[in-house]
Amino acid sequence: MQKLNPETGAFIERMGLLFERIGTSRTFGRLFGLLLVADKPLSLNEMTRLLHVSKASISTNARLCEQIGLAQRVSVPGDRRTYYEMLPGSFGHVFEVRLALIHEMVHLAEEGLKAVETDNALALERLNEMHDFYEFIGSEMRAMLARWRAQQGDNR
Amino acid sequence: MQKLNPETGAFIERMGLLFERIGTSRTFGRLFGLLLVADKPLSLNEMTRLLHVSKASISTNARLCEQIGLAQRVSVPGDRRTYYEMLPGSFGHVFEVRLALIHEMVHLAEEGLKAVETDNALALERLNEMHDFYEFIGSEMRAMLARWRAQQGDNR
DNA sequence: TGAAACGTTTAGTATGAACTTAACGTACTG
DNA sequence: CAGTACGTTAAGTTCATACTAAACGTTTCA
Repeated sequence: MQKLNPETGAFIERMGLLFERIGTSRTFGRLFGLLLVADKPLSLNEMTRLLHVSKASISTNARLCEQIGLAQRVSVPGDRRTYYEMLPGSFGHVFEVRLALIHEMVHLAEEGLKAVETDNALALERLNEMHDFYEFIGSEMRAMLARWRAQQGDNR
Repeated sequence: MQKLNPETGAFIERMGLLFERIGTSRTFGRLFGLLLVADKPLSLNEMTRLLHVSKASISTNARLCEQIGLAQRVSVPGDRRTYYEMLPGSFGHVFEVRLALIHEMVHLAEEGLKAVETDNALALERLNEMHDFYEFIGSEMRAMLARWRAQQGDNR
């Protein structure tokens, strides 16, 4: 991993753009992409060099990756540097963040049902649709994730 | 809908914050929330008054709602104003936007598999996980949405 | 025909997020 | 003990996004 080939560089940029659209920073997405295609754990300086981003930004985003559970730190005896490595199951983690939002939607619909005037039939109908939709989607997604994980577990 | 009661106002604010987290603007979320709890189609001026947002911003965001398929315009004979009303099935539409992202993830994983060096076993493994995960999730989510819609259709 | 109402467009502004630079603390090394 | 490497923190800057204000074109009505 001395240098990225152009195709890999393009992949990383697209990861940046895509992650930006789902609410993270572009740099975070690029970093995640880099860790994804790395052939070994990477140090901050390596990531800085490969992504052309300041060390401070890499440090912040790498720690963020770790906190969310997308990557782990790797240490080497006799080496002061900290290496980062992507964890398996990261995509499930990313997905869980969305699940939490779905759950908030359910909750918010309930708040809405309490808030509107009782004679506002239109609003009640829409809020009920909102509630039922996100409850349905949420529970189905949770089950889906569990199925995926069970299946992954079997393949090891 | 002369004035919003405090609870409804709070609901709308929470919608704004939640939508902000899923990538839209806060005002867009608030507007969607307002249309959700409205007891009748609302004109631009009404929305401006209720949300304390400039007419220009309302105009832009309302049109955006319409384009995405979350709301429709309503016209009244002998009235030059344009009214907006939330459409049923909006939540499914919002959900479809996420589905498109999932599909892009699958595509991007394929790009990644072509990009990395063939001897980079770690990357290949991760990219395969990414591909399989999003393909699984994507097809399941599509099926889930279809089930929801079929069930909704039955209830009319 | 002049004024008012309505929605849109445009130009300017403000705000916040995320980056870089630089300083810092610590720990290792010659 | 001086010098260097490393990661983090803090201050300052940049940039994009989304807002407001104002002007505009159109339509309606007195």
